[in-house]
Amino acid sequence: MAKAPRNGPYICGIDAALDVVSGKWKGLILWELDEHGVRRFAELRRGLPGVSEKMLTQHLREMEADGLVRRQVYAEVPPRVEYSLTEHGRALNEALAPLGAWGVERIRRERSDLVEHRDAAALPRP
Amino acid sequence: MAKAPRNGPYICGIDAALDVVSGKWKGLILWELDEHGVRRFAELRRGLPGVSEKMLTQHLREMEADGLVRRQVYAEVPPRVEYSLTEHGRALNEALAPLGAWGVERIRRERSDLVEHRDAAALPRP
DNA sequence: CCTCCTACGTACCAACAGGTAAGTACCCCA
DNA sequence: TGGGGTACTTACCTGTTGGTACGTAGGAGG
Repeated sequence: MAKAPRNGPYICGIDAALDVVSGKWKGLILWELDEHGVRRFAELRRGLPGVSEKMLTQHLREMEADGLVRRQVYAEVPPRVEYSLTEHGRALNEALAPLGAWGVERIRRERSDLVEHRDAAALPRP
Repeated sequence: MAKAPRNGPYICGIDAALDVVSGKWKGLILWELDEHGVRRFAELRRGLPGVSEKMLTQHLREMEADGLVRRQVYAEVPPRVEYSLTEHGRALNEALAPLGAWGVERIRRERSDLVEHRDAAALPRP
């Protein structure tokens, strides 16, 4: 068997959810798939600048095992595989939305701190 | 210098938020501090069964650097340090709430899957 | 004929996260 | 005099994560 319940018994729901999205690219994969609905392997790879093919497959397989991603294989001559979110994957994405909003706020804070410290009154950002 | 903007420039808000909560105990620390308001080091350690002192200090320092946790040191004879959440830490916790709910759902699903697989033909499907 | 495209699988390796154990300096209690 | 409690720090070791590079099979295009 692979590994049915991923890690040890979870202490709380945050644990269980973070376990599923921890991984360098999982958040981005979720976002890509939610944005575009259906994506092929190479499309995802181009959408995540810097990802290695190995990690992309690995993460996609884990997310499939976790029931977040649906994998549709077409037995065609240039191989074609389409990935999309399952119902649970979409629910997870919705649950991640407020976290994303918090993150955007954090980025904004961080950047204004940088601006304050580096070149105080120099450049206006669009 | 330590490391001002933790990792590379974030691609989206999810990235920035996950960066801040990734770490084996950060979610639990957030939860503990939110539950109790103010906690001392040893109280936190007792509240997170299995955490090592090293990781607890390390995580607390990182969360302090990230502006999530306030660290109040009292110059007393048995040293006393009190930790609490900042405004941003509390906001993060609120943003984590739906994720926690999703996680609880996932745990529930996983457990009922286990039951289904273990004693398969026992219970009728609704 | 040679190369690139598809979507991977595999082997090897470096970096890092996290655990263990010990030390620190001071005080209280028995 | 010894043990325990406070809040750490430091050194060392291991397991996991992720990156690099290469192999695969068939077809299309130059």
